[in-house]
Parts: sequence; C-alpha cells; structure tokens
Amino acid sequence: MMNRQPLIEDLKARGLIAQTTDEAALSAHLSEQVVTLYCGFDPTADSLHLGHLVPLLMLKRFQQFGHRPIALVGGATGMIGDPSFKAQERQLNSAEIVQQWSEKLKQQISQFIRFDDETGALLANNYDWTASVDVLSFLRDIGKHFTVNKMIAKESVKQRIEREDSGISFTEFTYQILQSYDYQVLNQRYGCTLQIGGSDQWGNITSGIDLTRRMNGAQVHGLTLPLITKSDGTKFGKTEGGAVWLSPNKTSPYAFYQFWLQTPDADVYRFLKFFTFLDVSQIDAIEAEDKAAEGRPQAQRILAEEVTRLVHGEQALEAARRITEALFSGDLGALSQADFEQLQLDGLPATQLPDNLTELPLTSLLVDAGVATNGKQVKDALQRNAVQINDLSCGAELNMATAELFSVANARYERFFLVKLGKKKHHLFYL
RNA sequence: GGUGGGAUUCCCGAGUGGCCAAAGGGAUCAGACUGUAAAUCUGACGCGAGAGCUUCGGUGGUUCGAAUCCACCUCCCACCA
Repeated sequence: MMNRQPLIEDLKARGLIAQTTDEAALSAHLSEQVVTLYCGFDPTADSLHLGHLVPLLMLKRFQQFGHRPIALVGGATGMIGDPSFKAQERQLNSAEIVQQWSEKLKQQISQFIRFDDETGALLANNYDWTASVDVLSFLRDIGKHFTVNKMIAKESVKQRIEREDSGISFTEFTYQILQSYDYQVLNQRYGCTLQIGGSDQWGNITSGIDLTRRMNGAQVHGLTLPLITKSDGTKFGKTEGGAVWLSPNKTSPYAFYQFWLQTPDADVYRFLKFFTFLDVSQIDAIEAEDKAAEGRPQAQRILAEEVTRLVHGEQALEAARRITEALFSGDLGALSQADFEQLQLDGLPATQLPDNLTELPLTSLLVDAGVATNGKQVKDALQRNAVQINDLSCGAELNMATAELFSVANARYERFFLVKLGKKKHHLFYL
C-alpha cells in the first residue's frame, strides 16, 4: 500500500489523466512526500451518481498510495451553481435543500474513503469558511486577485459569455472565485497541494492555483480526469430510468449490477481500468483471455462484481448475484418458496397486486408498477409475446384477462408471480 | 428604439389551409440473430386496452376545415441606432 513511486504511471496506464499542471513537478512532488489533495463534490442532488464515481475512486487511489485525501462537499458552491460548460443558467436550490443534500453526500463519501485512520483523510464542507466571509472582505481580499479579463477568457464560461441567448448571471460568474478560495483555504489550513476533478474543472482548478500562489505564496498542482465516454457515442451512466445513482435507494444494487453487466465489449476493459482497483496487468490478462476464448467474455461479470462490491458492499453484491442467477438461468421452476421471498428481500422490484384486477388492463398494471413507462410499450411487448407471467407467454388478447392471469390458481406457492417484460425487465407481483 | 427572421411532438429538423398525431434523423423500448455485448434487419415511439382524447410559444379571430391565414402578446436571433 505504501509504494508511492508508480502512482502517476499507474494512472496514466489506466487512462485516468486528462490534464495536469507541470507533470514532472507533480510527479516529483508525489514521490517525495505525503501529499494532501482534494476534490470537491457539489450537492446538486440527494445522491452522487456514476459521474462522481471516478473522482471519488481517484481520491481512494491516492489514499492507497499513502497520500492524504480531502473530500470537499460544496455546501457553499452548491448554493451558487457551477457554470462550467453548462449551456444555461441553473435554478438555485434553497438553503435547506442544499444543506440536506450536503449531509447525504457526506454520508456517501464516507463509505468510500477512510476518514479514521492514520492517513488523516478529511471530510470538509466549504460552507464552513465561506458563509461567514462578508462582502467587503470578499471583494477586497479575494476578488482583488482576479481580473475579469482572465475570468471571461476561461473556456468553461466562454460560450455563456459569447452567446447572446444564454448569458451568465454575476452569481454563477463568481463561482470560480469561490472554488479558488476553497483551494487557497485548504492549502493554508491543511497544506493541500493538489486539486483533482473532472476535465470540465480545469479552469476552476487553475484559477485556484493562481489564487493560492498569490495569497499564500505556495506553488500547488492540479490534475483532471477524462470525461467517461462510450464507444457508441451515447452518454455514459444513463439507463431508461435516467441516471445511475450510488444510493441504493435510488438505484438498487441489483439494477446497479445489471447496469455494469450490460457494458458493451468495446468499453468493458477501459471501464475496468477506470472503475476498479484491479492491476492494469490483471486487466490486460483478462482481455487476452477473453480474446482467446470463444463466446461470452468474463470482463463484464468481473466489472459488475468489482464495482458493485465497491459501492454497495459484499452482501448487496451477493443479493444482486442471487437475483441475477434466479432470473437469467431460465429455470424458474427451480425456485423454492424461500427463494421467492429472498428475491423480494434482495431488492427485486416487487408490488402487491391490487383488488380490482377485473377492470384493470395488464398494460395499466405494469405501468403502475413501474415495469414500463407507458401502455404502448407493454402493448408492443404483448404483440410480440414478450410478456411472461410465471413462464406463461401472454399475447395481446390477454390484456383484459388480468384477474385470471393473476389468480391464486396460477400463482407460485399461491402468492407469487414473476413477470418478465422483454428479456431483461423482471418484476415480482404477490397476492 | 427601428427593421427583418424565428418558436413544431425527448433532441435535431421538415411541414405554409383539408391527404397531419404531423416527413427524416438521433435517442429510447421491443422482436429476430447472439453472449443479458456490438453490428445488422424488423416493429413501436403524444395519451388511452379500446371507443376515443389532447398537441405544433400564448390568447383571440377568419374558415365547413388551421401547425399552416389574420390580430395582439411573450420569448429568442440578425442587422441598424
């Protein structure tokens, strides 16, 4: 764990570095001493999502190499809104909401980084040093170090300034000053000398480096991570239901596991490097093995297991695997009553059947349960015999026969119905 | 402040009085083929099981009939001041 030397090399091999300030200097810095570094996470929702996972794991990587990470929750910056590469002005959230979300993020981040051991890792909130700054001090002591010329020139706000249709409020324009101030404060208080972030943060990071040099006379560093892209050009981290969240309440461990399992071949080895702690050499070996073997690669399974374990823990991973095994083995008859009950406990989406089944079309039932977003989808599936209830394929003519389909006589163990829409969507109904 | 142009279903973007729930592409969902992959092919894609209902920036009007014409309003874009 204390082999500090090859960190930068490892990150490079993983493709995890988009930009750095003077690489030789940074590399030397990292090999000479324990470096305190930070990454900020603004509370823009009540949970982090997959987009946050790479920087979060990055902090952990540094920690594993003996460095000291600071995870910064943006209780202050979250009140303002980062304009970087955003096409439009953001809607401000209320102070209470930001506060609430900040707490949630803190809890989540704590699951990834050890804050209680000898590395002295810290969890900070920039609200603590920003909220009390008065306007005049802010303008005189901090603002004086920024020229508007430079601020305007940043690529991240350029389109907002040049395009007349969007514009940028003074509030958002100030964001880079606040973030710069964070760096300066963290440098002063904790000797923080490296800031990391997504590649969209480059402008804010360099801004903070300048401020820290001016105010503290310290030379500090910056490093950005690449934007995660998919080979087919679609957005990474989205599913039918929207973003993939790190909170088990918003994206179940099972859904999370499935998300990774469905990674295209063209992306899977890259993602193993981004999202797991497996050695690059190990990953290369997996790739070589998959190439040599016929048929289905093992990489997706490994990726899904590693990341699910990392985010949700061993138990949740086991649950996700149990569900997957039960649903995709193609043999529902093998499931015992206890298995059905376990499926529900493990987090397979489940719904209690309502009473008025006689009147209720199957389409409505499935839409209400969240299996599909609208009746058309179900109807389409019905026409292709792609809806199965306990292994019984249903056609469109059964749409109004809900009561019969879900009668006790057709239930497994007199209670359970496993409904399948298409090949991948499963839902448990029970009486 | 003046002049000209624009606002279409998730996104891009056709449509200038009936044949329009509205071309085409993208995204998404499903089927076939596979490996819960990709590529390809097929279907769906405003809402509704259906009868049917509701859309084309907003409001009102002309007309048997409007996304399409007229008036006013809102927002955007370009040029001028």
